[in-house]
Amino acid sequence: MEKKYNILLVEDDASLGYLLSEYLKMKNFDVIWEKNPTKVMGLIQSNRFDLAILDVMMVEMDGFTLAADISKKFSNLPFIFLTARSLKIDVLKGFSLGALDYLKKPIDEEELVVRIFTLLERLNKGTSTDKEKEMFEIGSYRLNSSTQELIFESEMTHLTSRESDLLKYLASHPNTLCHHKNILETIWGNDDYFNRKSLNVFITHLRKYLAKDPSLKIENVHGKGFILKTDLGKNN
Amino acid sequence: MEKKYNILLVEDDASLGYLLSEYLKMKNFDVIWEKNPTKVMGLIQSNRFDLAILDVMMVEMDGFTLAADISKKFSNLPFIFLTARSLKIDVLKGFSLGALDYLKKPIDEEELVVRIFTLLERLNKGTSTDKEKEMFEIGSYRLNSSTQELIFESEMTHLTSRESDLLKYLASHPNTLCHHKNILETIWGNDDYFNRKSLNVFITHLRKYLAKDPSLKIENVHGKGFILKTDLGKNN
DNA sequence: AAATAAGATTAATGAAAAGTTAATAAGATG
DNA sequence: CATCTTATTAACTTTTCATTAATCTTATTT
Repeated sequence: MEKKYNILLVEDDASLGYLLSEYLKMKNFDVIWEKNPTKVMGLIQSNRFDLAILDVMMVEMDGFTLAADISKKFSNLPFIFLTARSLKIDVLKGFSLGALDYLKKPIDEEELVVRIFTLLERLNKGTSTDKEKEMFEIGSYRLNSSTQELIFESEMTHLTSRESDLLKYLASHPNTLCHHKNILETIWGNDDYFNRKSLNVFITHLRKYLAKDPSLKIENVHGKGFILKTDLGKNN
Repeated sequence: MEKKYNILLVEDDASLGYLLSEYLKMKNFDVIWEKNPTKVMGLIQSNRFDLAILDVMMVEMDGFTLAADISKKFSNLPFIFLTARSLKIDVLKGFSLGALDYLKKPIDEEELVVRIFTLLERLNKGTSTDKEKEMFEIGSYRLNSSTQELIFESEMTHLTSRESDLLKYLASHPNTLCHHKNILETIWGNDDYFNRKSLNVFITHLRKYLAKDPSLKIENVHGKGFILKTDLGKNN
């Protein structure tokens, strides 16, 4: 159940507009295709969009002026340009207006979708609850955090929930200091004296599990937290 | 005073590499151009970059595998691809690896600069205000104030919290007199006789750590405080 | 130059933090 | 109910690190 993004496509060319909007719908976007650029502001007023795709060359209205209007009134609506003109000056103008991308025709629909999708995912990273990764590569180990299995070569070890959660936490921030405060608050729910003791016990567990790969190390930063180091010995 | 971005350009083609790196430098980016992709991981380890630009087709190593390595070990380093191949499958692969953009040759340098710049500005929008700087360049040393590591030519030393805090303080005011009053109040919390003694001890520690770079010196101004001099020989 | 204060350096101390192993308690499973 | 699993707590050792002390060196003042 992935999130459905709402896209506003402003394109006065009938065939390209049809092609793109159908393709985007096929790819699970909610698309509103508007042929008339003068009606766009009203549309934005009454709908919620995640992204606007604007053609630069339209008969009724210039895509650039439309973009300027949009960013003036709805500054939080991201937009990208689509254009047949690949004049350099236009590209620069497009970006200076605040466009997140500037695509030249002929458009490859598949590429368009990928660009749009990664763009939106990136924009939403902070806000939405980012979907949880479940497989982690940790040196020569692999952790499946949903089955709580830690795999090394052909050996498989079953981790307890705490072990798995902790390793997952560390593995999603490799080579970065993880403050015990944060670890405890996310995994244990709160940070007190006893949970810290508990954390230490599990760090010991994990160190034992990870001992087979000498390039891995869980380091402690006194009074701060722990770091899962994954690249020891390669460059020092 | 605008922020200067550090860019890593990985390009094994001599003429294109030269052209791009010079152009980017002209546009006020700090550029390190690396011809050999196998050396890139080491470079990243010992330098701080805001963005990596990777050529896809290189003789020694595929840009895609390089990107995979980078995002595995340095997941917070954003990267974009540069390529002569405009195969659709490559574009998709590029984005699926986490690239922020995918540019096809022939590259228009001006467009490249605009894309890079808007990208970096967007990335830094969230972080710049509230997040503290954590990497510091101190002569030929680099301090990671978060992991409390001091790096000198692939040698790594662990600093204690006080050492790291103090060095960070001095490094954020290089070649400037830091009054002990201010140092003590920010790091120790208050300025008394004993904390001053303590400060002296830590200054000694730092001097020992920094001894390997003769261009660095922590000088004392009698009765006032300390100065971290980073450009000895320039004025004396 | 003598006296005094400030700084530098090295070492000693002690408290807090981390590491480890084992015991206990609480839940689940059969 | 007996057993197994798992997280927590306990008991204990080791390590880490800021502080303090002790001693020596360098400035500043008179």
